[in-house]
Amino acid sequence: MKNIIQPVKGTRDFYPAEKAVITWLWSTIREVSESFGYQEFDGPYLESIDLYAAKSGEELVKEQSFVFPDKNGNLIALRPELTPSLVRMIAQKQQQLFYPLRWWSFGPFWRYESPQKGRGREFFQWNADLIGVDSPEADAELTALLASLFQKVGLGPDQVKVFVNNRRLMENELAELGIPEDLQGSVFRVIDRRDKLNDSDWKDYALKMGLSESQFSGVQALLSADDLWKKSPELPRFFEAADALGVAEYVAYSPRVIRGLDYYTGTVFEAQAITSKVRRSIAGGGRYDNLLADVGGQPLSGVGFALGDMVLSVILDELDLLPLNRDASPAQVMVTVFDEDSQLAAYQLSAELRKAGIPVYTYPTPDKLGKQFKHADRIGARVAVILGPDEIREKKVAIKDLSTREQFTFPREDAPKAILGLLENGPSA
RNA sequence: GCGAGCGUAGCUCAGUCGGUAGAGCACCGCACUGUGGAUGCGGCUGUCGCGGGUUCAAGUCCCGUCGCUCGCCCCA
Repeated sequence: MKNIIQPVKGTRDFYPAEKAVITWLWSTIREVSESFGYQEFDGPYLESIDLYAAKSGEELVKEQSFVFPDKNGNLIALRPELTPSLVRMIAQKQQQLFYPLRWWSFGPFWRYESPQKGRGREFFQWNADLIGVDSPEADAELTALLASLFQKVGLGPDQVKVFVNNRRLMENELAELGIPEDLQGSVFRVIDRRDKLNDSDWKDYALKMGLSESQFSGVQALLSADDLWKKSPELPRFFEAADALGVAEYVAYSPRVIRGLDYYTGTVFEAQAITSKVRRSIAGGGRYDNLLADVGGQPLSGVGFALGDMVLSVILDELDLLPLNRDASPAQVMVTVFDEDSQLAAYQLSAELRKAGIPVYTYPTPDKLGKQFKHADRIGARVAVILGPDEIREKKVAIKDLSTREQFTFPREDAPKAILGLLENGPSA
C-alpha cells in the first residue's frame, strides 16, 4: 500500500463512479450545445508555447502552463485554454469556412496551480463560441446557451446567475472620471478584487495602483451603479434578447464583472453560484474583436465562454444534483450461475439475451444463490435470471424482480420479452 | 510562491497524563445446500505517512521530511 506510486499532484482518478459523472456532464453539454445548433470540434492537447505567448494573459503562460521541450528543443505546452487553438484553426481556413461558426468543445486542460476545492491541475472545460456575428444578440445567445445547461442539470436562477458587463462601457466611464487609458488595465484589476478585499484594504490597493481620491470614489460609485447598463448602447439590446431567449431570470447586470483575460473587448460575463460556499466562478466569457487579426487573420469578431467541470461538480454535489446510481453496472440484468454443470448454459442464455438487445451481467462462478442475489443488489441490477436443473429440464427460465422479490417462470423463448417488460415497468434508475 | 490544519484497519474516525492498538461501517463465514437488502454469533484486516531525536517506554512530546486538505495569489 505504501509503495504505490503517488498520482501526479492535482490530477484525479476517474473510478467508474466519477467517470460516470464526467460522461453524464459531457453528454448533457452535447445535448444543450446541439439544441442551439453548435457543432463539436476539438484542438490538439499539445500546442507550441508561441501560440499562447501571443495574447493570453502573461500569468497564464509564464506561471500556469505545463511546458516542456520536445526532442528538437521546441517548447511545447499542455493547453491551458482553448481559445488560442480555436483562433488558429479558424485563421488557417478563414476563407474556406462559412460564417457564422457555432462551435463547442469539451476536453481536458492543464494549469500548474496549487490544487484546492474546485480546482486541480488537470480539469475539463466546456467551450462554446459564436464567430462572425458582432451583435448584442449574439452575446445573449451565448449566455442563453450557458443558462440552458444550468437549467438542464437542475440549477435554477435562484442558485446560479450569469453576471454581465461591458468593457467599452466601463472604459468610457473610467475616461469620464479622468482616468488615463494606460491606467485602465490596473483599474480593471482593482475592480476585479472588489469582492476579495475589505473596504479599507481595497481602497489602499486602489490608491496604490495610482488612483486619486476623487477617482477612487468615482470608481466606488460605479460599482454600485446597478443601472449603469442603460448607458451602454449594447447592453439594453443584450437584455432584451436574453429575455426573448427565455433566460432573463438567469442573467443580471453587474458593474463588478470585468474578467481577467486581456483579449475581451466588449460584453463580458461570468457565471457564479449564489448559494454555494464556493465563491469561484463557474464559467466566464465575453466578446473578442481582435483575436483573428492578432494571429494574422482578417478581422473577425467572436463571442464565447468556458465552463470548468470542477467548480460545477462541487456545486452540483452540494445541491445533490449529481446523477444517482453512479456506481451501478450498466447492465440491469444479472444471470446467475446455478452450479458447475449449468455454468455454460447460463453463458449461453446470457448470449441469447444480449442478442435480443439486453445488456447482461453474468455472475462468474457457481456460488450460493443467496450470495449471487446479494451481488446483484450491489451492482445495481434490477432483474435476476435463474437457470437451474428444473428450468433446464422444462426449457424454462426463472426471472426475478429484485425490487419486489417476485419471481416468475417463463418458457425460454419468451424470456427476453418478459425481461424487457419488467425493465420498462419497474422504477427508473 | 505564502499561510493554516490533518496523516492510525479497505472506508469514517476514537485513542485521556507517554505505559505494549480500538470502534462503527465494509468484507468473509455460520445460523440458512434453490433465493438477496433484516437480525444474531464468529472471523479477517495495521510500516500509527516516512526519517531522526528525547525517554526505561512514543500513535502520543521535539526536529525534519513527504503527502493530502483548506485558504491567499490567480483563474474555469
